[in-house]
Amino acid sequence: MSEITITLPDKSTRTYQSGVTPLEVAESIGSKLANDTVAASINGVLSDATIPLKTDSDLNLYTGSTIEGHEVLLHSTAHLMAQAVKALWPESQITIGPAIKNRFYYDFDIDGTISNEDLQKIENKMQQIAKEDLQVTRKELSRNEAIKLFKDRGEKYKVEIIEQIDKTDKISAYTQGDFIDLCRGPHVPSTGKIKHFKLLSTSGAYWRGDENNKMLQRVYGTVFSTNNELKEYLTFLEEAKKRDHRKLGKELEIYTFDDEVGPGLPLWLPNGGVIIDALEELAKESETRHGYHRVRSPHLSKGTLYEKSGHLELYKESMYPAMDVDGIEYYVKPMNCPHHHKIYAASPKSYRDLPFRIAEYGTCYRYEKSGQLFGLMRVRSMQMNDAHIYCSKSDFDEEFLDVCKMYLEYFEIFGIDKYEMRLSLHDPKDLGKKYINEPELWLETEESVKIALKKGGVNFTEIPGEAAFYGPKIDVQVWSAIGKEFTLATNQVDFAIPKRFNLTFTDKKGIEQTPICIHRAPLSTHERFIGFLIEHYGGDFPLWLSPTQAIILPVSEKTLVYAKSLKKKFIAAGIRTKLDERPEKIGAKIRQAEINKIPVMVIVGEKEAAEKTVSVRRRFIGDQGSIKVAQLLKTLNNEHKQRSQPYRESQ
RNA sequence: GCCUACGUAGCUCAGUGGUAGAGCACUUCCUUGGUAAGGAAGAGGUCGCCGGUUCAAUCCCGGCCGUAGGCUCCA
Repeated sequence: MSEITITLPDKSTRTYQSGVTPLEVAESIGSKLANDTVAASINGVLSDATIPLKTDSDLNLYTGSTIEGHEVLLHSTAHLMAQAVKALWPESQITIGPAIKNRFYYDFDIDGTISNEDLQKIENKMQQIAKEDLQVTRKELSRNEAIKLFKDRGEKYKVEIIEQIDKTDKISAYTQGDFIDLCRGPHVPSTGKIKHFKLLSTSGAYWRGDENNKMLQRVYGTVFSTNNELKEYLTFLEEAKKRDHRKLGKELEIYTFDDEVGPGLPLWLPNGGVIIDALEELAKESETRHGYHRVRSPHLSKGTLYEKSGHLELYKESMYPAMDVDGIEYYVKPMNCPHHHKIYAASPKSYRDLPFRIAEYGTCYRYEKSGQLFGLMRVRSMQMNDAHIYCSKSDFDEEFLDVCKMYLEYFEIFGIDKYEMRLSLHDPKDLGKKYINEPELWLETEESVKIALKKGGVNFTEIPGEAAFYGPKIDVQVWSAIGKEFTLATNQVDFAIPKRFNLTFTDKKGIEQTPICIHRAPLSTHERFIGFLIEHYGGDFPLWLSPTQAIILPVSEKTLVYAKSLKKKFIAAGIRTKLDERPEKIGAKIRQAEINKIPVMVIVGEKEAAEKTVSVRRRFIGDQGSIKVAQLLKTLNNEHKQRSQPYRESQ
């Protein structure tokens, strides 16, 4: 047998007999490595660790702790779970079971449902199969062999998948014990590699994600290469729940829902009202600086307005049904643009009036499907930080970039750094269906958006097929504490609707032109943005957003008079201040203030009352000692005005 | 909208086929305490709503409403 040279990632080389497997290479390096190896890459191609190496190769061994190895581990655990489910429910059908971020799932077509108690049963079965340490072997099949194999096994979903696989693609199956699954791989060498896993939840999921198809049973689970990593992940999930805006929003009395009002219709409590005011103040300041006019429009409109805009045709089922007023159909507005177009149209425009920028915290109503509702993040009534910019083509780049700049200004103020900017483009296949049928305008607009973004140095990823029906859009994606993805801010280019509304301006040469419209909502809606902020700050708002900025805590009732005079003084100075008058010990008052996440505690005992000072305790910082009242007020006023970031536990 | 689970005091949650309990919060009283819980008493619930089974339902069954985890959708 010939010898081959294996080059490892550190560029060191080793010589082996031809036919050696990556797993054997790992073994020759160390038994610990061999034990932890779940997959390999051979000349850059991710492969099973059991594939024999025939020629000189670059080899990278992946343990379950690497990104690639973890994904393989997740995927193999999905197979293990499917094997367990087949063992427990022989009549069930397997469908698909991929790895997703830190988790895997598998969808089953099964009589009845899988309950939470069943999860334990499945998990036990999985432990048993893992202990058997079954070899996992790959086999490549022809199309016909594959179809026959899965037909014989009665797996009709698998047959359906194979029939749709590209004819030129290789088909492979993985076997472990009596379980065979159609799979591209790679997989762990044997089931014994899978040790530290947990099944997390069950749910329904449509076959192929199509709501017209059968509802399958989905089981989610996770796996890690060490028990510690698994525990860390489970702890992380627990911690995330503590930051959930639904939990914090209730505890901090920011908003509530009431059955009699209706689902998805949030009621803002006084604390939420304070946050809304602060955000609107910020928006007003910044929009004024960027040359916006503020407008107001009603919550209702005749249906003909939405016929003209095209919304009624495309979104009727997610609008509240029409109400009959004097025999005419009216709708509550699902968005502000048509009203704003009418504001533009209220007077003739010349190029001198452009760019015409109008902004409104407009209240919109959308009949979101009941299963969609999610705390404040997905609601049926919302106040959007909306604005529409009408400009000429030649102004477009500058205007578009100015909007992007505004996003970034805001993100800096809020310390938002974990987000993804997505440029959503149209799919030419859907022209005339999902999208307005203007192929050339689409290409032209998308190109100018890309150029503007590149010019402005804005990083983005392109997503085909996700555009708005009237033009491309930039979305800012963020994630909730429990990992749900949301579009926080959006910025859309509209080259079509102004035409439908006959919006025009007279250019320098006296010719009538149609303006381009930019829709933008950098602060999203109050609902979604505040939901996001609650989680982003973990309930610890910066001073300028904090519903209660300072609380006066008298050490005993002996200093209550001084405390009351301070409260008046603080409020007069514009600080949102409360006073804890309960006949409690100072420790208890401090504890309550900490639980309420109040950033500034002003502690006054007899010493402070005599010296006309205050003792300051700041959240996450602690006791700051006594200072003059005027000095504290000055500090707080500055901090408020500058919209400083909050102190964090890490600081 | 679909699948599954859940719904008991303001909050977090026990509990039972014979009309309900804890802790925290709240009110009052005692305590006047110096940087994360002082003590006592009191008040507070048509057990989500409607119907059925039963001598009797908060508990069992059905429907509805709401919430949660997903799926699908998101101008």
